Amino acid sequence: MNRDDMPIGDFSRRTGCAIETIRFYEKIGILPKPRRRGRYRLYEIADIGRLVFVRRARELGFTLDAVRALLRLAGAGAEACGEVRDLAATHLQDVRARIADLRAMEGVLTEAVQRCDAGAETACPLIETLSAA
Amino acid sequence: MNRDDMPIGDFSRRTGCAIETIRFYEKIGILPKPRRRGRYRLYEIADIGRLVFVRRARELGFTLDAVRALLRLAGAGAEACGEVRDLAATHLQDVRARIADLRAMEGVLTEAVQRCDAGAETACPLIETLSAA
DNA sequence: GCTTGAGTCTGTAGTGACTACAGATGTTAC
DNA sequence: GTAACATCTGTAGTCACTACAGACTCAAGC
Repeated sequence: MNRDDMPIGDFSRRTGCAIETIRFYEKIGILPKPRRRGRYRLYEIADIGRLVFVRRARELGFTLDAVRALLRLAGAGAEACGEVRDLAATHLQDVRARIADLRAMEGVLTEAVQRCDAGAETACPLIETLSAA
Repeated sequence: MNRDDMPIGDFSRRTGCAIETIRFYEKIGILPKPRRRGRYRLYEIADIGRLVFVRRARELGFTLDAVRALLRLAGAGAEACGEVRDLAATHLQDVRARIADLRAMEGVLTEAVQRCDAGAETACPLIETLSAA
């Protein structure tokens, strides 16, 4: 065991990624199969970068399929930048669409709660909103 | 068969809810089991309201568990309004939190795409963002 | 040597809200 | 009669994990 080898628990703590998730990523090929000492996985310092990359991409809302593509492109060098840009731009559209949906929800909910707090109505404003023809 | 009885296909068209989803709602108790003619489900005009209520609540982002609660409260009359308000307010917080998350993603993605379009960099901006220590 | 506790292993099942079949059965139009 | 369509049940798939169950390994303390 090299000096910078670590078991999965340390790898988990260092990357902020749950142990189960690490094993899950390995199973679906997002992370390569690590070396082993007996039955135990052994990770190196150098492995941290890839997992952190994956977690950051996930935090930006990329799907695991997109993450797979990003990992491939990250290895391909600067000429892959156009493809990365397109992935990001497409995903950005998606994110904006979801924001728009949520803002619409927010508007309706805010209004219903406010009308309820004003308390000037016989029927429940939200129930009315949901029931109205 | 009464004049306003309809098979599931018509019910689906009238409510804009997919047939599979209607059966799914029935299975999990969101919709009551309808009468049957032989093996076929029969819905009435009066059933439309409940399903539309469910779909609207879903469009506002309520979970099916919350929808179940809302349906119960809708039947309970005006004195349930406080409980409805609390459900809505809690959900509203949730929606706002999700908007905040998405806006953070949007910001990072927008910046990366813009930097990419500006084209003044050697390395790919998004890949850099994901890789940076 | 023996126990205790922590860490790790594999494999499976559950989450939410549908969606997509397969394969059978029923009804309607011509 | 037959072709086309509608409906039926039941199961499995989606996504990205998360939560076990039950087995095993290892180091430290007695």
